[in-house]
Amino acid sequence: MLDDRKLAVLRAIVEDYVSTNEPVGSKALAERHNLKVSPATVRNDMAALEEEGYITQPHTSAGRVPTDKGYRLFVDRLSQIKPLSGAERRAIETFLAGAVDLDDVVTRTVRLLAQLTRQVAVVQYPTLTRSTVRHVELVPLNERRVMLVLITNTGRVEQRVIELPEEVEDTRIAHMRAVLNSCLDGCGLSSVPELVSDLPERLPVEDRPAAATILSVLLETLVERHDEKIVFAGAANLAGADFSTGLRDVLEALEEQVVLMRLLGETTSDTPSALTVRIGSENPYLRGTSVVATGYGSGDNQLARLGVLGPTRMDYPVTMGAVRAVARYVSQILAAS
Amino acid sequence: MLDDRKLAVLRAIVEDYVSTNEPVGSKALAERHNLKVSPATVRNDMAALEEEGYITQPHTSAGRVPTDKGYRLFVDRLSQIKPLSGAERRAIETFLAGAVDLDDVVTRTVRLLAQLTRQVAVVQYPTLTRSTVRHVELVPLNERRVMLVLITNTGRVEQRVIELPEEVEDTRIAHMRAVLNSCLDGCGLSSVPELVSDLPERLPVEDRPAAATILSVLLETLVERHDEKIVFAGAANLAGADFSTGLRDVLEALEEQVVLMRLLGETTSDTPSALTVRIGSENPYLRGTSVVATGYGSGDNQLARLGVLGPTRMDYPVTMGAVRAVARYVSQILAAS
DNA sequence: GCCTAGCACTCTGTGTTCCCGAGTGCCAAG
DNA sequence: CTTGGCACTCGGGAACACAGAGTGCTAGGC
Repeated sequence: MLDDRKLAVLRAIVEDYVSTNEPVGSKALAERHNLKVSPATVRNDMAALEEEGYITQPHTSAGRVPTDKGYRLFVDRLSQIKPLSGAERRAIETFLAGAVDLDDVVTRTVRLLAQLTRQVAVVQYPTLTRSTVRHVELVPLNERRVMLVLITNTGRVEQRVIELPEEVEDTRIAHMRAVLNSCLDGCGLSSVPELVSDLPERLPVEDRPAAATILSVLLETLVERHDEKIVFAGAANLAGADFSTGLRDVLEALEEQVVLMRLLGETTSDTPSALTVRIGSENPYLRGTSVVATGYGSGDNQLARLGVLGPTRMDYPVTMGAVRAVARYVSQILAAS
Repeated sequence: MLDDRKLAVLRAIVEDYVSTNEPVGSKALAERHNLKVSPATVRNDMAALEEEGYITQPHTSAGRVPTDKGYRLFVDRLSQIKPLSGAERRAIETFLAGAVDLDDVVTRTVRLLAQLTRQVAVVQYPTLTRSTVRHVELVPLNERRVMLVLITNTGRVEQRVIELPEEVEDTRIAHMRAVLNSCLDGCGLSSVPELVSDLPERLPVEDRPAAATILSVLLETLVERHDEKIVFAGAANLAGADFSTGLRDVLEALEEQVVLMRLLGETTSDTPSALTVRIGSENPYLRGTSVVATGYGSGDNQLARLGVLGPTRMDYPVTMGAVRAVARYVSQILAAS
C-alpha cells in the first residue's frame, strides 16, 4: 500500500516542511529531491498519503503538510538520529565538567540542551528513590529547634528546620545524630522507613518525643521531594515558533511541575535509556507540541528524565541526537561524582 | 505651567489607557471622569501635556497615550500605592507560612507575586553577605573526597565535593571540622576570610595540604554564590501583553541572571525598603518594560531584592502595593526562621 | 482670560472587489 | 504505472472606498 517511493515522498515532505515552514507542493518536491519522476506522479503519491492520513493540506489548493501520524512514521521508519559534531561533543563535555554541585549540573544541563536544540529544555532532578544516605546531620539552632540535613550519594542535600516539642540539650541532639547515622549510613532511601521504625526504642525515654518529631520530618522529606523538582530553560526559543495551542498555554505548562512531569513521561523500565518521542496529539496535555525525552542516570541506576519540548514541526533527527548525547554526558558526570 | 486640572487629565489618561489598552480621546475622557469641562478644554490641556512630553499620539488623529515621562509623573505625584484586600493579605500569609525551607520560601514567593500581579515576578535569593555561619560540616565520601556543607543562619545550604590532594583519615577530617566550627560558628560570612587565614597553623603539619584545599573551596563558595541566584515565575503572563521590544528579548533577559540583576537594581543603602520603579527607557536593558522592585529581608538586615517586570502599560498602584506587601511578609517569614 | 461650540481635516481600520499564481485533481495518451 | 495537459479552486495581496474617531483651530460667551 505504501511502496518505497511513497515513503520517500513523505520523508521529503517532512524534511522540506521542517526547513521551510511552508506547505510543500508537488513541483518543488520533484525538483529539489531528485525523485526521477514527474510532479504528476508525485501528486498521485501525495493523494495516497493523504488518503492514509499522513499528510494534509491547509486549504484546498496549497501544498501538503505532515500530520502527527506522518511525523510519527517519519520518526519511526524514515529517519536516523543525527549524531552531534565533534566540536559540539567537546563543548558539551567541557561545559558540564565545570559544574560544582548537583544544582549546578542540572542548571548547566538544561541550558546546554536548550541552546543545542534551540527548543525548550526540561530536566527533572534525579529522584531520591534509588539513592542512598550518605550522611544525616542535626544542627541545633536553639533550644527548641534543630536543622535536619540529609545528604545523599547523588550529591543532593535536603534540609528542614524542625520545631521540637520540648527543649533538648545539644549533647542529646548529638547522640541522636550518631544513632541516626550509624543506622542509616549507606542505606537506600527506600529502606529508610523500616530501618527507622524501631529507632526511638534505642534512645533514652526522655528523648523519644523529640526523636519522633525528627523522624516524622525525615520521612516526610523522603516522600515529599520524591521526584518533584523540574527545571526548564530556553523559553525564548518559543518566541519564534507558532503553536496551534496558544503560546500562553505552553508557558503555563512549563511552570506547572505536574504537567511537565506528565509530559516528560515515565521511564519504561525495560528500555530505560530509550528515546521517547511524543508527537502532537500523542501528548497528554499540550496537544500542539512535541516532546523528545529520555531517561538519564549512572549505569543501571536510572535516575530521572530530561528532554526538550517544541513545536510539532521540529527537526526530529537533530533534536533526538542532542537529547541522547546530553543524557549520556550527564549520566557520566553523575556517575563520576 | 501644569495646573491641577492638567494633572488630573494626565492621571485620567494613564488610568484609562492602562485599563483599556486603547489610546484615549478627549470626548471619552470628559465623560468617564467627571471633569466638569468640555472635550474641547480637555483637548487644550492635552495639547499642553503633549508639548511637555507627557503624552503622545500614535498617529495623527488617534487618542493620546502616556509616554515614559508621563508614567513617571503619574507614579511620583498622581497615584497612591493601593493596599491589598484583607482576603489577599490572609492568602499571602497562609501560603508563605507553609514553606519548609529557604528554597521553598523563594519558590512560593515568586509564584505568589506572579499570580498576584499577573506579571512576571523576579526574586533574588538572599545574599550571603550579612549572613552568619550556622554550621560547617565535612562529610567524608571516601579516602580522597569530602563533601563540604555550609549552613547559614538564613537557612541557606551550600555544598561542594572536594577532591583532596592526599588520603586523609576520617578522624582527622572530624578534627578539622571541629576546628572549623569552633572558629567560624556564628561569624559573619564577610569575616570568614580573615578568620580562616591563620587556621592551617592550628593544625598538625600533615593535615595542612588537605586543609588548604578545603579552605580554598570554602572561600570560593562564599564569593561565587554571593548574590548570583535569581528565579522568576509567571512568564505566561507575558503572552497577552505586547512589548515594543520583542517578546523574545524579554524571555531571553529572564534567563540571563546578569541582566535580571541589573534590572532589579541595587538596594540603595539609605532607604533600603523603598520601592524602586523603573519605567521603560529608564531601564538599563529592555527599554520597553517596567520594573517595580524593592529590597526585602529581616529587620535592618537587608538581604536581597524582589519585584515584578511587565509592560510599561501597567497598573502601577496595584503592582506597587502587591510588591510591597509580599516583601514585608517574606521579610517576616525569614526573620522568624 | 479662560472655557466652549462648531467645523473642517486627517488619519486608521475595515470591508469589498479583483486578480494572480501556486497547487491540485482528473483524464487520456504513452 | 507514468506522464503531460488542462480546468478548477482558493488564499493572499493590491487597490479602493468609506465610516468613524479624534484632532486643531477659530470665533463667540461668561
